[in-house]
Amino acid sequence: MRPGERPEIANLPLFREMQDAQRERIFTGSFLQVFPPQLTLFEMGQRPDFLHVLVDGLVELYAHSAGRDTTMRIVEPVTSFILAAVVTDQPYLMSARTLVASRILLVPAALVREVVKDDCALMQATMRELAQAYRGMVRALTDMKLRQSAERLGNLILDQERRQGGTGKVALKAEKRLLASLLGMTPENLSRAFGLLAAHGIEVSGAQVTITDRTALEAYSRPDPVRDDPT
Amino acid sequence: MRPGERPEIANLPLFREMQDAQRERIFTGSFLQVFPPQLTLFEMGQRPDFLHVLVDGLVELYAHSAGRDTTMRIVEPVTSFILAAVVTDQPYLMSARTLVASRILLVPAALVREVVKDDCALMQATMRELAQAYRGMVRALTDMKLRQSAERLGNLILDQERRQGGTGKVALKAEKRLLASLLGMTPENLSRAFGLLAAHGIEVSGAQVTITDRTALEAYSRPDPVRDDPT
DNA sequence: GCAGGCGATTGATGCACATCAAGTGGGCTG
DNA sequence: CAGCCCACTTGATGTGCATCAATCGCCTGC
Repeated sequence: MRPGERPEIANLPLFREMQDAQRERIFTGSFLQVFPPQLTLFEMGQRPDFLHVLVDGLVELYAHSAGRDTTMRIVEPVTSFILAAVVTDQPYLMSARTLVASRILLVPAALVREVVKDDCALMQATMRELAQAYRGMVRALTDMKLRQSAERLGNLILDQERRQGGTGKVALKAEKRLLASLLGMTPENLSRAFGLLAAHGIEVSGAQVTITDRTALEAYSRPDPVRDDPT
Repeated sequence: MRPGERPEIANLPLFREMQDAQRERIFTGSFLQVFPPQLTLFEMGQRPDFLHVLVDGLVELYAHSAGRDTTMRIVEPVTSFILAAVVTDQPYLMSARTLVASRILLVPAALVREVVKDDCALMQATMRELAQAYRGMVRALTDMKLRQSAERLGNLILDQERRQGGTGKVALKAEKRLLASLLGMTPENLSRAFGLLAAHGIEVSGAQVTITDRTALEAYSRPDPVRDDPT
């Protein structure tokens, strides 16, 4: 682990509050590994062997069925993923692959389950994280069921802009084809959706999106005060 | 509370393992209430005041945005719901209404959060329940993104049949219009989807569905061995 | 028993989005 | 610098599903 990274991981909501001794147990039992781009980390159906913490790089979680496949989430550092499969010890529902070269902390699943039992603070953090993840999925599902594609894109842009500091500029972190899959549409239609939003307050240049008229964009995208709240 | 109900609630995965004294705390602080059909229990956006446990009846969780609305889940007894909002103390992302006259145990949200902190077994059960709920949402979202409407219906029938004992018969528990909303389609198209599936091994008569040819139904619906597993 | 109402069905049409098929442009390689 | 590759774009067409509009069937209440 590089200097500075360990405190960063220790400061994750998931590990922040736990006893130092127990955290030590987690860290000594884990190892950091470097993966090349486009490498499959695990496939859906497998029993979870490790809790993953993305330290650096970019990871895609995706699902596939009957020939089709779809991106479920793009994981940015520093974040843990597939916590739910680990605590329930049930098969992954998603597959994962690196998008770029990535450094990932691998915490053996059995160790996680063990330490969670012994450390109430970690258990509480796990509970909170799962609750947040659940709410994230509720948002994603309602988004999918209630909005059409260009609206979804508009809201994603508004959301990203907030997360990236509210400067009116958004940097798309992944290829557009991937973004399309995340939004549940084809790359062709994503392109058209960008074109459509150009008439509603945005400007696109490569992976750089600029919000030129937030009012217009919001009027079109209709963000939900509850569901699309900054929280 | 009627005789027999209290042990049933105490036996829920959520409350089963906790200390008796703490469970007592939960029960004495809660109250059972009867609601008429079609009554709104709470609306999205509100701060969670109670953890709800449906003891008897039927409840719909739904979301709405920009005029449209959609059913997120149909809750059957005996089950708790909106646990995630309660533990995070964040606004409901869904609204709830009774479909029929229902009896619901209301556990003050603050009490839940307090007892969860004091009782590690309850916390663990909460964690597990949230993990399961998260996985359920992952399944729902992939279902929505990867399958078309008649396939979704086919898989729902296969799933329900398993839950209802594998007798080859499925009783639809709610109106078809509601089922349509749950599956993310219109009542008209649900009707057509049933018609389509009639050529693939099912027979429908009112709210009674019979699987006449499971092989054909599975060939059409393509259930996923991972995602649509009995677990 | 009949009238009214509502959910479910069935058909006709329209829209959102996917698919198929060429282009276009930027960046890397030789 | 030329050439190629690949992501992206743009246009033409097809499909799944929604919408609109009757009609049917069932249950309820008078």
